[in-house]
Amino acid sequence: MDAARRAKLESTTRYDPAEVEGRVYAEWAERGYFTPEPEGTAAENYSIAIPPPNVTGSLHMGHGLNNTIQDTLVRRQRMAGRRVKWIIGTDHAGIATQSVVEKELRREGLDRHELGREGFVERVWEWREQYGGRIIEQLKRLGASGDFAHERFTLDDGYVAAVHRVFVALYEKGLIYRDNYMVNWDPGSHSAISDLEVENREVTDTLFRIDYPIEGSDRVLTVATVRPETMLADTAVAVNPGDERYRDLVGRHCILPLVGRRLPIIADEHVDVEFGTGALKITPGHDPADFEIGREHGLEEISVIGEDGRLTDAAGPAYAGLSAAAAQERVVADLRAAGSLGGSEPYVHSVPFSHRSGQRIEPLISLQWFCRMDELAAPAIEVVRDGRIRFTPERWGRVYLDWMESIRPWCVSRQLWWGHQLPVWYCDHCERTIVAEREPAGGECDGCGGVLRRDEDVLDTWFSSALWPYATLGWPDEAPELRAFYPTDVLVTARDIIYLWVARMIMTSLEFLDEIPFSDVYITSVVQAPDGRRMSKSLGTGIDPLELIDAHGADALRFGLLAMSSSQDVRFSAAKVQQGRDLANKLWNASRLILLNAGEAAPEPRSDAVEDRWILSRLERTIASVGECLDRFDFAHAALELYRFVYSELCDWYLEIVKPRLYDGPARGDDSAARNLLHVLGRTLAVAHPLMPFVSEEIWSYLPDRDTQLIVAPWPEADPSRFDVEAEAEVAAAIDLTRSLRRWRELAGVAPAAPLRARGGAGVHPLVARLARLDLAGEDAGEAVAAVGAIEILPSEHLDPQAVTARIEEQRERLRGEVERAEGKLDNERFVANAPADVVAGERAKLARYRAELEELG
RNA sequence: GGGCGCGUAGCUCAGUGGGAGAGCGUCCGCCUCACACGCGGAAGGUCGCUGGUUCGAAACCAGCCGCGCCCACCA
Repeated sequence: MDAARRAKLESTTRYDPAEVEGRVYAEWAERGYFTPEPEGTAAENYSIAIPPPNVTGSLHMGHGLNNTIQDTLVRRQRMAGRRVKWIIGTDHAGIATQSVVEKELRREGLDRHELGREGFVERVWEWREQYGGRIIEQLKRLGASGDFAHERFTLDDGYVAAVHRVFVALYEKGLIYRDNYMVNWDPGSHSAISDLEVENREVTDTLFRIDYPIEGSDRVLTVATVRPETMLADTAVAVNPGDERYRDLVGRHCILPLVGRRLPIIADEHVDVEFGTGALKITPGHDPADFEIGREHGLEEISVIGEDGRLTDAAGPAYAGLSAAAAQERVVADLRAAGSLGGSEPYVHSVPFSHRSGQRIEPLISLQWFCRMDELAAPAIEVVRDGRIRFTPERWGRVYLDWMESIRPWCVSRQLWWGHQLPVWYCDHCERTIVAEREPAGGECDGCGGVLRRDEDVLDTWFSSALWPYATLGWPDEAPELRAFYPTDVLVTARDIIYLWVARMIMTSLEFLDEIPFSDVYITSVVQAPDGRRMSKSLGTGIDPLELIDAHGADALRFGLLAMSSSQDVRFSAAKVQQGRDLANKLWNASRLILLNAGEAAPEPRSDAVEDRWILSRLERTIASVGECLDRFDFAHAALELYRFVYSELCDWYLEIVKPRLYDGPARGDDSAARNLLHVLGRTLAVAHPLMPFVSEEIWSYLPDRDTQLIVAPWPEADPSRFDVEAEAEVAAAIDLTRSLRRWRELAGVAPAAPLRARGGAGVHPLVARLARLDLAGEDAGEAVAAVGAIEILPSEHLDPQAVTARIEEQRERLRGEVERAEGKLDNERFVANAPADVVAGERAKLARYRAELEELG
């Protein structure tokens, strides 16, 4: 260590992440540690594909946790000597991005239609150039060691080719088709959306009762509905086939009020006898349930609400052009006037809303592209059932299977401009549909030579995300990256996209590469606000990870998030982040102590004293334990194990114990403590590195004898030959006794600095004598006033006699309780007969010990 | 309606069949020559409730109460 470095170490009494992080990160990146050569096989290499954040995104706490976990896994494997690729990139995020740019246009007083499709898409690309890289830069501040040199985007040229390949193949297989079908129409984004993009919310609506006169009778059939305006599109009334009240009516007709249409009265199992009057108006054009009933019975499908949310001409001149809400008012008024309104009442039920725009879904029939899923799902179910893909925590595997087993067709077309435009062309002349990876030559129909028109729609964003782990590696080309890194190892993601994304990656990978895309799926906790609400910008409950990095450093945030993580949702805890900051600082200062006193010593494990064997044993056990925790994705325990080892074992005990040896070493020509400390420090930094990369790398740079930077230094494998049961027992006993003495001293009113006169014969461990500040006296030093374990406390001016008496009585009380408890247990014949022998023996030993101690107290 | 998860110290959470734990907070004492982002010590819990299984339950089973999430076409 040169003089300048030494001076810096001496003067820096607090670890300063802001000074370290940028410098260290730049060095890692420059040296190319993040970018592996595409060599070797996927089995020997290690890879993770990042869940691509939206280009519009900025780093939130969920990203923070998720990417910290991925980086921890990746760094650990890199140190373990594997060629590691963490695939980095962003998602074009159809609706989200389109609306951001549309909002920007609106501020300029523009509309996307004024720019036209091409102009608009160009504008979005410009926006992406300018702002789209934000989240990537933020990931770097976290310390993410991903392959940023090969950043991908779901609209890259190569990626587009992959999407087209998949679309065409699925079309040719008959899985992708075009159909008029009931879809979730989102009036907000002006597009159809998939079932998974709607969320149900509780809403209070009004439930209206409407009387439908029965043809050829003076009876009426009363139906109940929350959407009276859709009655204009009714094409039947249904009752339950088992419903006695209406059995005679099935097959007859009723007359639709206001319209006068004859509606057949049909019988269908779906109708609930209990609800309302037991008669259900059927509107196949505007209700998903009615749509299915309608298709089963071959009913006419009438649409009275258009894609603009307004009533169409089919609704009749009185209503055409009205908004749905206005139409409802008008219809209700008209029904009332006609005497057909039976009544109304408030009614709470759940209603679909668009996840994206937040608007209420308008179910309507529309011509869209769909993908049939059951055939793709079958093998994807199999690989999770047979354990080839494992979910952690396990229960998410069952959630996945439940959904997959009842999977429904997926509406893949979206009426947007930003995204993968469908590779579909129509010839209006000969009415052919051409589905092809590339536009047919000259844009002409090869049948009739007519001019082709490309389908305007784009694909659901999740369609392209479904190819993420392999399209990013060059598929469908036989790219070397694909051979080296596919399949990937782990997917780290959030539970809310198990259906939207995870399931679909598994399905497409099995279909197109005949391989699982990853073998483990780790589902992260959802990080909630400290008060248990969702963290969200709009609620004002969000906490910005970058601010925490600014304040406490990336290592602190990483440690905090890992320590918080769990198999269930967690509330964000600023205290855990501080714990991480404290740990970084502790490591820094322990290292200063060691490095500034190590002289010329080189690291070497030493067993000169029992405490050396003890710390080496504890170190190796910690290494083993942290490794096992990481193997089973138990990041919280990995973090807390590290914390516990550094704080209590290394700093509180070992450093305090060896300080004299360390300080006096040079004078005595004995650098064994320094050597051992350097060894322990080196290995500690190595296990800490995947969790806290910056502080560990920075301290590492001060260590003597290192060949490489820590990021690529060997991962420490636990060495069981260092496990030392005797040393652990001996030092543990010394620690226990020291603690008892400190407690005794405190309660007996002896000042911390005052020596405690005591006697223990030959049995007093030198560690105890020093750590408990004992003033050891000989056998003839007089009558003891108390005993702590094997140590006799002797009278001295520092003792407060009253406190001593109270303390002794307290001790006696405690021992009596213990004896009583043990006796009670051992007096129970069934315990002695049934409990395992070692448990019983242990209980007997304890009883004997407590009795002896009580005896000594008198 | 179905499913999943959770209820442990003031707070946030570990613990899943043999004597209730951590961090933070609180209280007491220390600026002890690595660190006050520190050191030593202490107080604090009918482990949601009721039954059951067991020699033994915070843990396993059943029921109940409370909270959260996911799925679902009772209009």
